[in-house]
Amino acid sequence: MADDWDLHAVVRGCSAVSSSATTVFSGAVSSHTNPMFTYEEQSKAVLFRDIQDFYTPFTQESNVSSFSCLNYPEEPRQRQNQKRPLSLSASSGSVTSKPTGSNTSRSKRRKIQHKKVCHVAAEALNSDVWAWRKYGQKPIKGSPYPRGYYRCSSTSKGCLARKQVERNRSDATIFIVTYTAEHNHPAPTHRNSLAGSTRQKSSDHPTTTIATYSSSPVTSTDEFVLPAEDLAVGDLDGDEDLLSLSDTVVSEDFFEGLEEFAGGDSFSGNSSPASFDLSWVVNSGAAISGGI
DNA sequence: CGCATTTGACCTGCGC
DNA sequence: GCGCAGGTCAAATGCG
Repeated sequence: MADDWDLHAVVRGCSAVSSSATTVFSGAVSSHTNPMFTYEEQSKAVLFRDIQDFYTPFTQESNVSSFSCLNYPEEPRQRQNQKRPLSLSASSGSVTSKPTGSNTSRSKRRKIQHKKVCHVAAEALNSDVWAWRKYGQKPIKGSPYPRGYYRCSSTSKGCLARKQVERNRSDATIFIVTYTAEHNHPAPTHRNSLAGSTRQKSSDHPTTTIATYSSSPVTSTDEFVLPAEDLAVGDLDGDEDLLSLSDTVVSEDFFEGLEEFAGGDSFSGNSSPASFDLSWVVNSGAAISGGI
């Protein structure tokens, strides 16, 4: 599985459709004239799509929306009475008596949420660099699967980032992850330790116990993604810049390496992982190699 | 013992 | 105004 693959080929496929299509491979495969475009190659391109998804801030537009994640300025039902900006207390959990004011803040906050919806495979659910803490779960009408509610583990520092995870009701292997608000702090540098603190009590809990690829082959043909951790950055300083897929979990190094890989020019605004611009890779002619 | 998860209750927004 | 659905809280529980 060490077949090299050319990012150009993948990216061309992406580029050809990214301006209008929302699914990289629906265009890359169905419209691409090259019948040798293997599923594995498709998966790798989706990988990059989702890397960008994971690391693109909610406020960033265009590039993201042309991939799989969708940014919603607000919920359809949350379209009126946007009364005030976010101003939740640093720790909502510190509210002890459920005062009305607290709940009002909550509801108002909910109204103005910017949401970003991603479809991810089960394997990728634990792939983002942030540490999440579950604070609720609700059955959702019309879906056989409950929705889990998670907030950033750094809530005590005032981070309002949240995410919701629920299974795709039509394809249980796919999870719909909705990110709300942004982290107001850098990503944890040692994700493994944070992830290790996440315990799982329910087999239905979606954010832990990541199956390995070898034991959990991908069968879906439309929404498979790889966790960002499985991207290793290597050989960054030679003429032949390479990104490679690896079994090694290198999430804490991933973005740092990408930044180096891109020469620091491809990041819009700051060094946040969320601002990684895949277009640099697209335009740079860099090769991508590796395998799952 | 500290911390994460579970889970029932509560609150709010929205549609009717 | 009422009921429903979604989102959050917080006490209880359990794991490491």
